[in-house]
Amino acid sequence: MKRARTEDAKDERRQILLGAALDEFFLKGFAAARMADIANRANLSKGALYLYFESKEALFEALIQSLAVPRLDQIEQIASSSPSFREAMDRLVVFAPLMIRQTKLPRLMKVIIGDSQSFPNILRQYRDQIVDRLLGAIAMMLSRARDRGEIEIGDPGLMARLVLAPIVLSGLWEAVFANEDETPVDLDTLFRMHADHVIRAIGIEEN
Amino acid sequence: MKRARTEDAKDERRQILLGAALDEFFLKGFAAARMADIANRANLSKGALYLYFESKEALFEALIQSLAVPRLDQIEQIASSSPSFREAMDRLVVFAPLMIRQTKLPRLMKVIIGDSQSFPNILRQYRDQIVDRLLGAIAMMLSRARDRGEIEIGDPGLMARLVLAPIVLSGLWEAVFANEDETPVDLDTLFRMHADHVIRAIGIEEN
Amino acid sequence: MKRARTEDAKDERRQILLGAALDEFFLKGFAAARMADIANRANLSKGALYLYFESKEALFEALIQSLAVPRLDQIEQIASSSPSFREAMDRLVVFAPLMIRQTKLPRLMKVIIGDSQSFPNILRQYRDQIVDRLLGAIAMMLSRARDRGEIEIGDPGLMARLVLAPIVLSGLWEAVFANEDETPVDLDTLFRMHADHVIRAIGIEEN
Amino acid sequence: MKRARTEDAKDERRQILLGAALDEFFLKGFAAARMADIANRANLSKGALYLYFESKEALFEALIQSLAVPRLDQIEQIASSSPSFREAMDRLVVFAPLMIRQTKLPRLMKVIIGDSQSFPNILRQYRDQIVDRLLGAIAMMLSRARDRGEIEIGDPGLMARLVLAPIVLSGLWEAVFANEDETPVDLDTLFRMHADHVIRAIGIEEN
DNA sequence: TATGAATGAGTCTTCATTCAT
DNA sequence: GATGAATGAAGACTCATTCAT
Repeated sequence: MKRARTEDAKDERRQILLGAALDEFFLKGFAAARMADIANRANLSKGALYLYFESKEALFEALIQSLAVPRLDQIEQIASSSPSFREAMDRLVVFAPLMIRQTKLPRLMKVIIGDSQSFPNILRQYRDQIVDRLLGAIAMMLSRARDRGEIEIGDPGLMARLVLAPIVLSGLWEAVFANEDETPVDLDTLFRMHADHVIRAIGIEEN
Repeated sequence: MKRARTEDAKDERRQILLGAALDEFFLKGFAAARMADIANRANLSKGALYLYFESKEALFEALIQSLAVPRLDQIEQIASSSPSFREAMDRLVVFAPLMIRQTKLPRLMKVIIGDSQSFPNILRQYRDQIVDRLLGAIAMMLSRARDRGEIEIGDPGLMARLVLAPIVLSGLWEAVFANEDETPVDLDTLFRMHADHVIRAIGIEEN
Repeated sequence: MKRARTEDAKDERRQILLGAALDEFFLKGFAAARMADIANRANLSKGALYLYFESKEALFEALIQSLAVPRLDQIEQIASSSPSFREAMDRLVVFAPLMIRQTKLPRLMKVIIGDSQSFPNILRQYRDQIVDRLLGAIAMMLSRARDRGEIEIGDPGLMARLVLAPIVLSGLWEAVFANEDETPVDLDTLFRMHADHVIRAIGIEEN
Repeated sequence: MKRARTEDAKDERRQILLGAALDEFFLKGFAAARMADIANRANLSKGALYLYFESKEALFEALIQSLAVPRLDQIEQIASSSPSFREAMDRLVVFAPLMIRQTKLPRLMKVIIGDSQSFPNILRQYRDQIVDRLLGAIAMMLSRARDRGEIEIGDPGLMARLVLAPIVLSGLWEAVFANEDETPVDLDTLFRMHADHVIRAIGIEEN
């Protein structure tokens, strides 16, 4: 492999390594994934991998950081900037399939569920920085809609879970069962149905 | 350890080992779990464990078989025997918290998500015997309710996913985040809300 | 298994166990042979085996003692009692195929060659009690034939090796290659040739 | 240990490992030999051994290949290129002691006899590539000598066995009893006697 | 920086031996 | 005496990590 001399070249190599790491962790799980395979997948040697990450665990932590955070912004954006509840739900269910099918988030989710029990600090941090933030954004969106008289709900925190559940679970489904060779779930229709139901269930009819 | 001479005593020991195995697989994941720890947890020696299961993988497979199947009957029971859709939903959301809090299903789910990628045959079998059966039971219940004019829905297969999503995801949540020391999610209220929403969203008003 | 109460019954069981042991040691070698398999082959339990032999090594030692010694008498008999060299050779080459094909000596020989390196005391004892005695008997026979003017030879000890070599090696061949599925070596013809050659080579023509 | 970077250095290390393996297999037998001891004997770590041979069995197979084949050429050379039967025998019995005392063939022979029962494929291959080839070379030599009218024999295949028996058995003797501290067998004299006897037994007197 | 050979701790699995029944 | 469940020491093999080149 050519040498990465500039900072940029090194950052790029880090990204490639993180991608390779996700692939292997997703495929085999943290414990069963081999550093050599990760390096290979990134066209690097084992030794070089250690120039970029000082241990397997450090690589795992960096992976979670790097992939989870970016996408969250877009969701918070949707939740906070939409003019109406209906609009927010519409945008959410349009955005969700992209997130599931085009990003690595589902794979990351699978990895975290499978392996984080062994890394309490990673788990807590993921919980704080990703999960709670996500639930919080949706809950906030729901609160504001309620305040605007658009919907009628109980605890917004619980409601947020009901709103997100089909989306999150579909992502996981995708990650776990995707390679099984059958007709994939029609996420667009599924989430469209979900949005409609939510709106019908908690939306207040305007005459 | 006292010796298990009768077939019954051996079956009991097998059950204890399966429990210990679930605990360790849940805590560490398949690859990182140690056979010695599983044996210890069951107050047995490493060697004795191999009298009951011929390999780590065989133990894993036996675990999934033994724990997943039984509970399913109760859900199929609820889905098929309830006189009305409303009744079925009510029973489902009352039963769900018990299943999540009192059984090992959530832990098993976490283990399967985390480790089955490495065992395609186990994954397929779990998919066929558990997941599809569960989705099928709910879809069937929905179909019949639609035929009875109680609800108005699109594809029952997709609707089944929407019905189950909060329950399944809550189970997973419990498994992944449970030991975090904070106020637990109020599953009874959450599922009650969910059932109400579903009924309001797809139920047909009778005058 | 029924209990062996009398001394005779116990001796018989010991013999059965020794036979089973030879089979397993021959098939797998000392280290790879399993006590459980030996016991099974004798229709006994592992535990019972230890009632008769206190360890694997003790079983091995007993095996060598029990099987090697008896047959030797017959050869010494032939060597010492034959009226003439020619007669002795004739008897030897008639007896040898039986010994190879009908006794367990070849198997024992294979076991000793393969495993005795680890048991110096067994090796030495086998060397002293069996090998040297056998070579000595033949050498003595040769010496006497020389003294009687029947043959003309150099060192009888070396000559004894030349006389025995084809027989011993054929035994080993049988043990090592016997299960290979092809036309077996015609031992009778082979040894007949051997005897003729020896007689022609060292016998003194009587006019 | 210094690192073997070049292909040559690696080949050399492989040779060293094969030597170490033969020593240990010879001493303890295949099953009882420890990979760690083999590695140690070669001044390498356990792990490094597996860089060169992927398993104990692979090491065993490589060992047999590497040591048995080369020496055979010389014997075939002797058998095929000698101008007369007498000359061939002379060369054979001069060469044989060297092969026994200076090469590792006797040790290899002992290992194969002791352990090949467990490796049928190795046994067959050894049989085909070494044993049969060797017997065939001698038989061919005998056939040609007979055709030239130098000797009078029955089946050359059987005669080949008689010719080789003392040599092979002496090799084995060396391997099995060599470390016993006594006057070694005088192989030169023994084989000289053997050659003389054979020539006298089957050679045709020319007037 | 990059490589991959070397290390050795760690884990699954086997099996001689013991001992409760 | 007989059984076979239980034990735990031992050994093959793996792989994260180091480091000479």
